[in-house]
Amino acid sequence: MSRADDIKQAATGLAQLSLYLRTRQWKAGEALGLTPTQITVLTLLRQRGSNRVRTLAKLLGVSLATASRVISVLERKQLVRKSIDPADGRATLVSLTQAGVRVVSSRTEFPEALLSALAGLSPLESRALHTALSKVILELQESGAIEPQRMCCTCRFFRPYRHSDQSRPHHCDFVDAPFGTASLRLDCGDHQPAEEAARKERWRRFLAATPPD
Amino acid sequence: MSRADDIKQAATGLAQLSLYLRTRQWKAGEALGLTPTQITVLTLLRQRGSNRVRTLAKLLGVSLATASRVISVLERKQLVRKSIDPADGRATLVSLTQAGVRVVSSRTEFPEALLSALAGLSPLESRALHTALSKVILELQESGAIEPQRMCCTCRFFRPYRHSDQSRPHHCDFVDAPFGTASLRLDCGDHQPAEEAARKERWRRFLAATPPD
DNA sequence: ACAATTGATTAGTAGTGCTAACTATATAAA
DNA sequence: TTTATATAGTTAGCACTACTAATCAATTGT
Repeated sequence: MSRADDIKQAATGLAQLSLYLRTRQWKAGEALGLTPTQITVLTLLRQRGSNRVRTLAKLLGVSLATASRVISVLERKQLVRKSIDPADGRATLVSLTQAGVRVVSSRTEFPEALLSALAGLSPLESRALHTALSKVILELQESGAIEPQRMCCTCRFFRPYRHSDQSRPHHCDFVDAPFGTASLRLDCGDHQPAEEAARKERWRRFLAATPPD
Repeated sequence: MSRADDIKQAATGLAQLSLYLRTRQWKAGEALGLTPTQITVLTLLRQRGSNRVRTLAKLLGVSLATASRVISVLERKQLVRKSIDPADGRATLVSLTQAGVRVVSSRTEFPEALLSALAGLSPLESRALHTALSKVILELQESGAIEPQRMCCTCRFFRPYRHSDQSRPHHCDFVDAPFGTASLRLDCGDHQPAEEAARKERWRRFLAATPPD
């Protein structure tokens, strides 16, 4: 009925899924003797390579002290390795060991049940979900609520609505190819942040446009 | 591009939001001296009234032992009260105290940043998000991945696509009124589970139909 | 009536959050 | 160039959350 009510329903849904994903991570980690936080660190390292403790703390959304401890535990388990950052003697670079790579590769990133539930959506619906989530995450990022993610919308290679082809309106300068709204990545390995002004501009344009479907 | 890729993007988005919601709950609880799990228990009790320890454990997605401990902590903080279930002498009913009601009422259920990000979506988009989340949650429920939620789709009062009015095709026998897909609740206080067969039937019909917009 | 089941609690262990106190660079200012 | 200040990370102490296993009490089935 009311708009506010509709928004609250969506938030409720997100909260329910959030709870599910968290408990799922516990079950998944059980066999490996890993907690959700540990799994998240390993996953981040696989996706992003070596990182400073501070960076990981921000991505995890925890204090530096907590991240430091989690990493110590992982180091004890021989899943990560620490080294001094050559660029700054104070900083520590964390990276996966062979065993760490093996562990993180052995598990599927998302629970099977979630993937098959998502697969149950029509292509139109999953695209709509994807778009809506992208916009929400983008807003949260711009308002400073979450750390900048490596999504297309904030990437310097991203050129939104560059082509007239309705099915593939965007362009990625990195792979130099047009692509559709459905293929917008939320976490791209080739991401390079665009500068403030350009990002704002693209963000505005992206948010304003309703994706053609 | 590929369908599987599209699904993975959506899952990535959900995971990012899940992390955000979790860390948000930590910050929110800090002022009150409450952890995310404690907050969740209090919220569940407000939404659903007295509940057994076991029920809360299932809704939280943790073991009975963990739930028992969390409730003990809340009892020590005088936010909940325990009593013996008259229907079964072994069972414990947990309910909010006055102080508990006060605490849970004092905080907004969802972070402001999330609500305003959701408000940034167009009505069409937020409806699409809501629908997609409903379907995903419904699938997860039916596959046994999550505890049954109190959503319209599984309620005995729910009559999907009963009316020809495109904007309000469904009917709720409880309030005896037609309503639209945008108003489908994911957690309704008046929910009463429908019996197996009827639920399956409605579920099938709901999943098959693409919402009119 | 006795065994099996079920609801809940407790104890033990590992790990996660936090803040505060600390060490060790690195950068800026006097 | 010597302080001063900021930044990166660690450690310790506290409360709490996960888990399993062991226990107790009430209930149900045969």
